[in-house]
Amino acid sequence: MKSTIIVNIKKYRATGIKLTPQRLAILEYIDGNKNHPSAENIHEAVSRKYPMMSLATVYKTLETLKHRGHISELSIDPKRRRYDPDTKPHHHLICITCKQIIDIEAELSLSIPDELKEGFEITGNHVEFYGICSKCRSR
Amino acid sequence: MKSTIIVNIKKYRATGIKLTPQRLAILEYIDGNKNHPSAENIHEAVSRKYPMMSLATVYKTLETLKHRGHISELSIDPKRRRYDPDTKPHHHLICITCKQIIDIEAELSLSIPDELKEGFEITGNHVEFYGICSKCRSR
DNA sequence: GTTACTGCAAAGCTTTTGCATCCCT
DNA sequence: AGGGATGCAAAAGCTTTGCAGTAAC
Repeated sequence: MKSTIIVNIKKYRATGIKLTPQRLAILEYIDGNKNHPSAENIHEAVSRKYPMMSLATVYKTLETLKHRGHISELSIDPKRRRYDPDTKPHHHLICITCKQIIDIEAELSLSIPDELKEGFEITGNHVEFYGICSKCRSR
Repeated sequence: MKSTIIVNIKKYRATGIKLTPQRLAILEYIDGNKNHPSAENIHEAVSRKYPMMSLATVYKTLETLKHRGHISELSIDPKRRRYDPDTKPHHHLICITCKQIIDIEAELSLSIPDELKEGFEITGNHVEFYGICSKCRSR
């Protein structure tokens, strides 16, 4: 266990940001997290270990990590921003009933007909698939 | 011109909602609008003609229209909700520099490999293409 | 020793709500 | 006439900001 922590500190040091206990707790929580948590989710979870953790610090840290490209911000939820530690291009599958969001790691080669490109130089894409999960369907 | 207004009132009456001057002004403004306006945008625009228009009324009307399926809500902009009078499935092309949003009306046949579907029944999808528009590129 | 992060509180935005009044249908 | 829409103001989120104190480098 101790060695895991050491490995992680090394990894987190590689982000280049100044490491504080608060930031380590945030990095530890979001690392590999597949729940697309909001700032409030992160604050709530991390507060259990570090009760002093302030929500403002969470927001400021997320902003820093986003600018350095270590996390990405999702505009999937109209009510609040969600964050994703996976910065590789990927897509999302959303249950329209329970709102859960699942990663889709498949490569989808998408292209727009030239005549619709309006002179844009396309740099990326993101697909949201909508559907009903099996749990919601069985109700 | 007068006949156009009559035609439009007929069309708007078909929405089934109770028509008030405020609602007509909102419907007229968003009808065919390609700017994906926010509630504030709509309020600002409509206020020029109807200074009494309240922002709360705009929100309530948009909520009503959304529930009846006459407009759709976009989660593209993390700062505020935007609305789209086009409820047919379509996609969006977003300039990462100036943030303008353009409709892409093309049919894109997208599918997820079964093994990644997690038991979901897929009902729809929405693609965001990112790029740089020609105006931004020439700077 | 500097630089910059933290926590708090306040402020800023967007969106929602309660309620009395008013107006479509 | 009745039900629902309007406008106002207040409240309720979510997110940002300023600042004094403190910790990482």
